[in-house]
Amino acid sequence: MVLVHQTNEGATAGRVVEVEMYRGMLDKAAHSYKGVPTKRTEVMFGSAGHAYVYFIYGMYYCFNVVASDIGKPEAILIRALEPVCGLELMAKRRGLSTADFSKSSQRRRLTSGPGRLATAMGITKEAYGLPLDRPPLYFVKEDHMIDRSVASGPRINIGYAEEAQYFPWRFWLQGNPFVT
DNA sequence: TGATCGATGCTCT
DNA sequence: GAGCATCGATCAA
Repeated sequence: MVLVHQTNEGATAGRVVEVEMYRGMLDKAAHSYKGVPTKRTEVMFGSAGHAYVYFIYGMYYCFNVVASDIGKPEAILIRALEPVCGLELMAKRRGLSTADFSKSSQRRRLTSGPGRLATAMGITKEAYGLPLDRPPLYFVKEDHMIDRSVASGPRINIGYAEEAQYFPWRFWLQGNPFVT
């Protein structure tokens, strides 16, 4: 899927290439593990297809998609995008120069990483709870179905989660250069 | 290329 | 008051 965000600064879009799943009460790494909604996590207890956005490390937002039934607080963290549209606006938001975007090593710095992609796409707490099937923030299918190989492995930076830290619940498009 | 560390403020206990 | 689903600067090699 391609994530699109329309703002008064302009539009940006990126193809999802890496995600992690957080499985609520089954998963010690999930913010919703305890099964009790808080002001931060309440949207995860609602219906699928809405945005769960949280602020982390005092500086960054992370963008998730609520992914299960009402009362089942599961979500998908989007960890990396491949930039599709609005690269100049992404660079501006990220404080990067567009001078050297012929190199993929420079383009990677736009949207490879959950904090980076939220900044590049202009996603903040204002997007909390938005439905993701309509503007301004929404997913669309790719124009062409492309045969892709999906790899999986442990999630990143959840060492506190005991046995759950080893669950292979991170997924990425094998070989895609925008994966973290 | 990889390891280490500081920034920075919200969230929950 | 402690910890955090991160990132970028810096240093060593």
